[in-house]
Amino acid sequence: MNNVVSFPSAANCTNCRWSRACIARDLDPAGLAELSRYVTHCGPLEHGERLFRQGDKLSALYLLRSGSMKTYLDSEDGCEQSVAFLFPGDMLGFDAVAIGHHATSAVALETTAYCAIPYDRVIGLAAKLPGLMHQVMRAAASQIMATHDHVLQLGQKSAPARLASFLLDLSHRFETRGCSKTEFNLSMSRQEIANYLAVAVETISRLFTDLQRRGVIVVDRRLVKIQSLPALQAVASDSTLLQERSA
Amino acid sequence: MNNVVSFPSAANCTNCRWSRACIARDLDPAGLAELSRYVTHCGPLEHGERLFRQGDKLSALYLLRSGSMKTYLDSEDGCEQSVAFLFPGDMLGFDAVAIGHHATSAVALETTAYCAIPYDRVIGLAAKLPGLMHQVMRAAASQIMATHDHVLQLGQKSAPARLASFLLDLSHRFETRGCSKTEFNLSMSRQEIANYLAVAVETISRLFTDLQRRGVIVVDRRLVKIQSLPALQAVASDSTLLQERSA
DNA sequence: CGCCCTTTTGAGGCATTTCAAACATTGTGG
DNA sequence: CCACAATGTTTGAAATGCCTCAAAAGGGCG
Repeated sequence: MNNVVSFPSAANCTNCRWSRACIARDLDPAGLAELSRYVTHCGPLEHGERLFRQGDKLSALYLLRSGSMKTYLDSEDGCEQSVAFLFPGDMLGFDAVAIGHHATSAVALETTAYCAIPYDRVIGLAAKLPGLMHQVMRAAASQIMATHDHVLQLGQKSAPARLASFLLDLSHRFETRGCSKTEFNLSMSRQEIANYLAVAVETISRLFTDLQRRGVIVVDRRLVKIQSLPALQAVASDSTLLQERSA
Repeated sequence: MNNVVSFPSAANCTNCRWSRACIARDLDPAGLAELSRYVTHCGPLEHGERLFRQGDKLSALYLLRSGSMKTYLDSEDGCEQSVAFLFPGDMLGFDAVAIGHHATSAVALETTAYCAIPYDRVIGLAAKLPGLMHQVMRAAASQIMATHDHVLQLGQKSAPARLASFLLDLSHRFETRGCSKTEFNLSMSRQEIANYLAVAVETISRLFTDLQRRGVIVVDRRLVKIQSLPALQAVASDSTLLQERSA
């Protein structure tokens, strides 16, 4: 019922209980000690505080230790599009590597702690520690996969299927982190879910009501209980709308 | 008028006229020679031939030398979603780094040549050649940015704005490659454009007609001439539909 | 020339949006 | 501790952009 994952501040990576869940996972004790010299464990960000903004110069890569964040894009014409929700263990800021400036903004959804590794150190260390380089690349590749999946949701799925997929994604990510996969708190508002899924807030609200009415989930404000994972999966893959748009 | 970019097969990277446009761009002659020992210049793929398929084991990273490809996702329920169109200089296959298997399929849109670098060699070389590592990471980060932009298109823009943005993106990419930014051939069908933009083929057809009728572009089968870049940009950023879905 | 596939055009339908308003929740200052 | 404001959520009704269905028109190719 409590999906708050905590990554308490550690004196260094060697002692961090989460060093096996982040990009340090392949490192031997020596490597961990080496990495540890450059990692800063950063104090809590409060709800609404930003870790970086679109356009900021790249200075470090970040790893969430506790809490949650979202990243979003500001388009020229002033509208926003959320591109990801991040949970403990997730890496942030990599997209800035392309041009040296952040292409997204990152904001805390709740009280959030994180680690920072100066980017030039990452580069230097990666050359010495192939395991680190590989994990950074894996994290980057995972992000590509996740964003591809987001495109698939927006491109091929109906609004109900999008919300169901979203809940299943959260479920899976909480399970991976040792939390319940059937009962968790949403750290984002309906508005934020709506934006991420590219539907109107009202639609999200109606869909939550529908899912509850159909006995698939129980929702109380931000607490979600999945009553039937298979039923939710059925909604998520409902191809009602998406017939032949294949190329 | 001719947007066919050719990257002729070179005996090695040292002689390749495109080595400054790919991930080798930072390498000195010694590094280039080193890289060259592991790069395979691969012969043409014909229209419809696949470079790799979703699920294939990761064996190499690829760089396009000529022609064009698209990558797409197959969802469980049998529908496809194109996630990218690739042109000479673009890297393919990186998403497979996450799990060791390709998460997308890549198919040639026309006769296409490419280079292959065995992935384990990339890892080994990157440790020795920081410039190479950095460029691989930059390419990965660029892919993340491009996919984020795709999400923004699908999430916030109307069908006309999506098509206009798509044409502007192509325009920009051709310009970067030394081709005309106002006149080029589409290497993909209407169906493939429709799938990428997540609209119906009929809509794409209607939109092409409309844009032509309004004097913004001239279309003849797959040949596109942009008559007014500013007008196209105006269509691309038309926020008619996308008012308040911000979070 | 005739078949096949892609593209185009038209008409009607529907999922989702937009607009409008009630309702609940959280935070704040007196 | 309670009103009040501000924000977030829910519900209803009408509007609409895009899709679906149907069919004609336009190349490409043997």
